[in-house]
Amino acid sequence: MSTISKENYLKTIYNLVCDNETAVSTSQLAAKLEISNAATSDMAKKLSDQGLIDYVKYKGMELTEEGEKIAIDVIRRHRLWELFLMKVLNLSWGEVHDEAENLEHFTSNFLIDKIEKHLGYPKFDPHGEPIPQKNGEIPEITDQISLTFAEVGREYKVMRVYDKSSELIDYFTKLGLLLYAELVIQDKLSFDNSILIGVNGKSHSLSSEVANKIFVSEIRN
Amino acid sequence: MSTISKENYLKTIYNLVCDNETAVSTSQLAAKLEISNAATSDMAKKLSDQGLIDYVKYKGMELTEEGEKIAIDVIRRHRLWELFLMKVLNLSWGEVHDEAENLEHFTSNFLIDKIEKHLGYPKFDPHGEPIPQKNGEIPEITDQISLTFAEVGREYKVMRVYDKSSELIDYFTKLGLLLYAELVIQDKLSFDNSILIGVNGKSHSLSSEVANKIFVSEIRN
DNA sequence: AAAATAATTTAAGCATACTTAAATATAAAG
DNA sequence: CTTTATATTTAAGTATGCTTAAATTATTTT
Repeated sequence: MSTISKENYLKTIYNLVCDNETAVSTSQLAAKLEISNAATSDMAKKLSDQGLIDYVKYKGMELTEEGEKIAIDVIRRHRLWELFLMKVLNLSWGEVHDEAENLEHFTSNFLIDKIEKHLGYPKFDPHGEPIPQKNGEIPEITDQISLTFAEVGREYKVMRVYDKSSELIDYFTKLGLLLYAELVIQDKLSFDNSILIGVNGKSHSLSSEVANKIFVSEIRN
Repeated sequence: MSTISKENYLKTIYNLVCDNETAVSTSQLAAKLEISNAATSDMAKKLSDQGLIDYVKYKGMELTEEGEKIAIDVIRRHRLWELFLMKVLNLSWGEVHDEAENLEHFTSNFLIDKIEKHLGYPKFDPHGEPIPQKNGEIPEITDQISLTFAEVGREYKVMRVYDKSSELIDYFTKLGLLLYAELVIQDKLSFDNSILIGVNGKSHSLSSEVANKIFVSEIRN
């Protein structure tokens, strides 16, 4: 039986494994979910018993095929809702994540298919994240580099923003750094690895931490 | 703290009080919610402690002002979702109720206001039920009579269908008895109180139990 | 009005999903 | 390679919301 709580665990493990490229520790998971280590440890046993994760005590956990299927399905629902809320109900970039976080657990496959159809079977959500298809396939992300590695003088297009906190999203919105926004790299300071970019005729300085969250693809004229 | 479960209790009490026009017994509530009497009795105590219902042991319960406020808010969310799902996502009349039943508990006021705005501040849902406004006011239902009391030879318009089971709704859909559908009373059989109606050039016989679920207003030519 | 029946509540127990505190395993430091 | 520190798990306890079975209250029947 897959409850809200379990769906959130699986989704979070999925994301952490992607970041890590290795097994996830209970404490890592606990930190992300903002619950105690004990709770995570407890749940790991249950998820393992149900065959949704591979879990080795004191080592860490990874999703099984079945667990990954559920995780991807939750992510599919989340990202479709995000896009839907923005496109149809005009929610802002910063508002969609929290709403989708709730709705993702209470949307039947039937309804999510209707939403997908209404949106014209989109491949990417408002943050540039790929939307898993009904069959579990995940659209490929190609030609994207972190803004940190962009080169001075060249032009790029924002393809993905790897952060869900509405704080950062609101900041990017202010700068005009929306999805598919075009920018030029004006300068890179080796001093602190900050980057000077031009967007809509204005210049902004981004710290390397912030630049790391933005993925772009080069525009070749 | 208002959980999903409590929201459902309050909503159901609200509807039962309307039907009853008197206090609701724990067993009545248990039957509607399809849980044990014991569970209902247990919850009644908690809701009473929280000031959401007035509850007299062995007698029954009624909503307090605060409890009614929550109930009306849940109903508002439910009915707005129903209309939204039908209008925007083309779900059928029989499909919207079950989906809305889930979504009603996980929709922020912010989002529900957006939905309301998108629909143009509607007053009635797809079943003809009034949609509570943001301030708690409930649009008036005027000039409606049960189909049982309609008179032979006169024409009526369907204004409200008082049943949420998709079984009956699907049946009405087949007959063309949608919201605002026009019909004429062809005959009334005193034998079993059934009614013969004409819709879209076809005749159908409705039992009095079924006719009781349909509310109409007369069309005066 | 007393006995029988029905409705309702209380009691005990279970599953989920947390918590804090104690115990145990792993990793790091000397 | 032992000691210390850190990470992780287990144990015990809590809250919610259900269950069945027993006890209690209310309502009928006679």
